[in-house]
Amino acid sequence: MARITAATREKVRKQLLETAAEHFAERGLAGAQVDGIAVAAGFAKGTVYNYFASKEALFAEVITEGCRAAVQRYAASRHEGSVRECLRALAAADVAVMSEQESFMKVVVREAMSFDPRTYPLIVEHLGPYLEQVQQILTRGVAAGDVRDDRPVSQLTLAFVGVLALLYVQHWGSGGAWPALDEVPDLAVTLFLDGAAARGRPRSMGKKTP
Amino acid sequence: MARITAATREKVRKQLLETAAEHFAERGLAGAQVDGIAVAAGFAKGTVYNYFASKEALFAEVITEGCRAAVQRYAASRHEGSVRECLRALAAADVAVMSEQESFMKVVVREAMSFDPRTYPLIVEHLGPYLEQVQQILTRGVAAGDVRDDRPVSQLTLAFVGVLALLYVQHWGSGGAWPALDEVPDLAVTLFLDGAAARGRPRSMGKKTP
Amino acid sequence: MARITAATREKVRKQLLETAAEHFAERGLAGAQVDGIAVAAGFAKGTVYNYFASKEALFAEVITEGCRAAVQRYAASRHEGSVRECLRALAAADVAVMSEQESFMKVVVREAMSFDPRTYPLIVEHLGPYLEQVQQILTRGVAAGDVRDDRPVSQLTLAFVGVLALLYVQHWGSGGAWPALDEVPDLAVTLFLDGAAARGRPRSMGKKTP
Amino acid sequence: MARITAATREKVRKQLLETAAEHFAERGLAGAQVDGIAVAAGFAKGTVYNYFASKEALFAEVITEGCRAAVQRYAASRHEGSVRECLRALAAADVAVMSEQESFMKVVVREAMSFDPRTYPLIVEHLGPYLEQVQQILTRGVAAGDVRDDRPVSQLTLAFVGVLALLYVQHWGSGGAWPALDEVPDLAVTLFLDGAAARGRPRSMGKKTP
DNA sequence: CATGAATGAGAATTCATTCAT
DNA sequence: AATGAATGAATTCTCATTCAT
Repeated sequence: MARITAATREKVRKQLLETAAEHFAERGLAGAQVDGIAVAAGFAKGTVYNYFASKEALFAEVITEGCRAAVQRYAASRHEGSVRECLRALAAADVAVMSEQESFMKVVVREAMSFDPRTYPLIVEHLGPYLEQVQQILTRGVAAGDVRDDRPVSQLTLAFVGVLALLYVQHWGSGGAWPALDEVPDLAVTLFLDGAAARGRPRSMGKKTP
Repeated sequence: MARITAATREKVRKQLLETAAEHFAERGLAGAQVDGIAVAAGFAKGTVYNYFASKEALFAEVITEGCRAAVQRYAASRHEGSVRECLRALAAADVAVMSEQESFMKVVVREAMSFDPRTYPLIVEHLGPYLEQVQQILTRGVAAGDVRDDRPVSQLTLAFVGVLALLYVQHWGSGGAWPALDEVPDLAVTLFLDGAAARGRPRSMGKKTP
Repeated sequence: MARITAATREKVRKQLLETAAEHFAERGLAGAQVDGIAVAAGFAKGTVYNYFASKEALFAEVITEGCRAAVQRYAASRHEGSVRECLRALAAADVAVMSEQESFMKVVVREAMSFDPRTYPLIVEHLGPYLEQVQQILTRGVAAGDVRDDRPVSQLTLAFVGVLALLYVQHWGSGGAWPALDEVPDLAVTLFLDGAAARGRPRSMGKKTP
Repeated sequence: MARITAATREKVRKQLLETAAEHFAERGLAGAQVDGIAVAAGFAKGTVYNYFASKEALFAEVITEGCRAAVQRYAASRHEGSVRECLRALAAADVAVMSEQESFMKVVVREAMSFDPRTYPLIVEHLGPYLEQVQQILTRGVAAGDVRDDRPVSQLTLAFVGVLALLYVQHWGSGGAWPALDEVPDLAVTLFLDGAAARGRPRSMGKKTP
């Protein structure tokens, strides 16, 4: 079975990565099994090792690959309009990536919480470009007076990304019940920008006045 | 012979649980090793099995134990005053628990993201009382007109808990740089209730008007 | 099965080493199997790893252990009398070691011919003390006029050790037929000192004269 | 299609054998890898199987091939003159073979020490003609009174061949330092015929008498 | 013929669990 | 109760061999 085209080889690689992502998302690095991934992908164990040096190398490539597509999407999302519009567009791009590569995102989100020194740097590295875009948007928002200026933009950036991740987690945790993926962009923006306090009221620190 | 007192037994048990929490927090259920936990706790492998039926049972007890203290704290936090005050008090109680049992919380947060059918139910079960308290506070807030009523309270509840977890994750991920633990209660409440939009302005959907 | 005495532990270790030596002697490092060694020694696979870090570590210890006993024997052999007597005594000591730990010696001899950079240095290191003794004897022999002085002593040393190894190899290769182990000391000394030329005759380069 | 000439086929075959010899010499049968051999020879793994039925068959052919050239050389070496001259000529022929096919010889010598029932017979078979020639020479020597007659000729034969092998091993083991290949024929003959005792002296068993 | 992807039997190694001491 | 040696099922990884291209 030699002499396959580069395209075929790439297809097998994708297939393995895809399946690996599902397994890592479900069970983590330590919990997933190479054999299980291989069989689920329709190959024999050995084939995995023809494409990836080790289980850990495969894991690293899942992270890398999962981030690559995401970053591309983000770069393509529109940068114009109000802060609200821009954030919504970015969130929408993010959700679009999610729909296509849910497993990859799950792995990323899951590992982002493990702080494992072997995987955390990978994630930070690949998340960088995304964070930068958010930060640019928010910086413009502060300048325009649309975003509160009593917090460093870097912190607001982390908050927005975090809110997004949070909604995904709740989506997964509820078995998709709430929030649905298409609600996520609006929810993220509202939650982030407006908060939960009642609209049109002063955000009072104390009792309601009569 | 060699009958140890109940107090001694309890001390050993605590020690094992504490160490186990650290290891599970660091590496997850599958990644942690019984031997590693035992040795780090200052005992031999076999001793773990004198106190816990299996690695998974130990894990379950870590979760249970980690939640028990938390729930007690929550119950003790004050229920009076404005929504803002109540949420802040609850968050403060939560942070106090965190300071005392960081590892247990890490395990809970980490596993909450894994949705493993063996551990997820445990977490949901133990988180229940906490969620209920948040929900009561928010329900009162809606009634009082302090909390927006265009979203189900259950969703807002999840959002608040999520924001709190989010801040912890960022605390851990930044190596404690930001946010510091004592900032967390205020941050959580502000982020949740007020959002990031500039204060005193209409939360307009469109362009700024001249 | 804990709390065994140090003596028991040492006994198990010896048993494993002994069996490992047999397997390595028979099949080499690459050809031997940990499982085979363990079972032949009467233990389960895992037990080997309780005593040795890896197959290669086990191999290295076989070499080390095999040389240790040999060196002790050599040190105890007598140093007095003629060169011939001394060499014979040393060879006899060597043969005695052989009888007791044939497998260890086989491994050493076998690996000495493989020049593997991972094992060769081990052998050279452990053979060192032996070579030194031979060299001392031969140096005295040269001084006494009993050993030819037209060759560096270091070369003669290697030659003697080599002749001994050679006889072992032929012993093994012939299935013990020739030479028998108890012939080896005399054979080695005669072959080394006297050579195969007829005694009492000139070592003529040409035809016999009438 | 793609029918290659017999000459090309033979060239590829030689190339594979040569490379295989190097690998087997370095790592033994079990330690060498088909893929490593193929790639080192400039071919793909599969090609090896177009020329040899299996790794073991390849090994057998290396032995066979290594011996074939040697035997041819021996047959061509001169049979006349004194025992000393004849042995020297034979040793010189052997060294000539060594220079040309060092790896093949290494494999033969290395495997000769392993007594593996799968390879040992091969070696004995191919060494046979060589041993026979040595034996003829020594038999003539005994008859002529040049070789000691107190040992069976068969044993002396093994001793001579062994001494030669021994010198090779020391040549390889010293990284070529000593002995150099061109010293080997003389060394082998001297060591074998004359031994290490001082010349012109009685090979006394005891102390020198005044 | 040459290739090298796919295969899967097999070997090394890990580790949760048991249990004699 | 504490221990840690023994165990062997489970897992990772290797590599000889096959065979479609």
